[in-house]
Amino acid sequence: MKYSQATDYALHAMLYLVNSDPDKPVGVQLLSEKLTVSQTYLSKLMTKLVKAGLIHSSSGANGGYRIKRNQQDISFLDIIRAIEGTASLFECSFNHGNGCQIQQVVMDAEQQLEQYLASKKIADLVGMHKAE
Amino acid sequence: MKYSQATDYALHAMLYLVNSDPDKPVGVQLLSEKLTVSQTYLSKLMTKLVKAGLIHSSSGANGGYRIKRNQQDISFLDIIRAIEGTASLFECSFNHGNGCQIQQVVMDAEQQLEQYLASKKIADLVGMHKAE
DNA sequence: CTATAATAGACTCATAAAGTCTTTAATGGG
DNA sequence: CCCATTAAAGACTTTATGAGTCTATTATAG
Repeated sequence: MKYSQATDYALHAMLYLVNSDPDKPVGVQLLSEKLTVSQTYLSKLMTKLVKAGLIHSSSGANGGYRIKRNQQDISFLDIIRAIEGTASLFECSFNHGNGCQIQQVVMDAEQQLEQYLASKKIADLVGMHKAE
Repeated sequence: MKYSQATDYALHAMLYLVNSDPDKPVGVQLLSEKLTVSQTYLSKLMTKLVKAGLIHSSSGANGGYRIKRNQQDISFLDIIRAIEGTASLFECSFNHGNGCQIQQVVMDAEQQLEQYLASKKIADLVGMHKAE
């Protein structure tokens, strides 16, 4: 059970954007160099972040990605969900619809996990991937 | 990000064993009927639980699986780890060895999750999969 | 001995993640 | 208005892993 590689890229990309000048959009070309990943692949991940409403994109010359204004509201959970989706950690194959106690326990655990990840904001991390 | 189907089977199998007469081993044949899964597949999962030290197995006639004596010590985490392994939830592709703050956050979250799952004992669930 | 039951290993199949290639759409600057 | 730049979209390939089967081997109670 593991978060995908894509989530790793997305978290680092977001951190880079947070530490960048909010008025200068960062293109996928620069980002892909920083993260050592191909442009085409990374751009697909960035599009997911845009659709999740975490960042803003602009096409054309001098275009790129900018973080949304409410930086302090962007949590780890937001980013992880944007990439991983919202499927739950555990689905009991039996007791369909009925309350499976096993499922209940694991879902409670998941809720704790998500609560923690929601409390951690990407903007709280400093000094990493600082844009020069 | 999801726990495997195998973990689902294993949790239910363990619950069944907990609710069974500790002196009567339960064979994989009966278990596979209860869980509607093939014998050969389930037996591989059971072997993992044996190797993890959670249950005891005996071959031959009247053989099968029995829960270990320390029922109250068997947690959800024990079972999940026996099947899923102990690989961590997140591995930063960058900052190898050094302290990646992103990884730190996610690993802290994981530790919370595991602490919760370790506090939940399979023997605390009653009434499900009760052996008749 | 023999029927029963767990263990082991090689194998297949399906699905999802990871990544590439190409085309299309949007947009700022000259 | 044109063009260089940049994001978005979609089809495609590759690879890894989960899920599951089949067959053979080992252990053991009666």
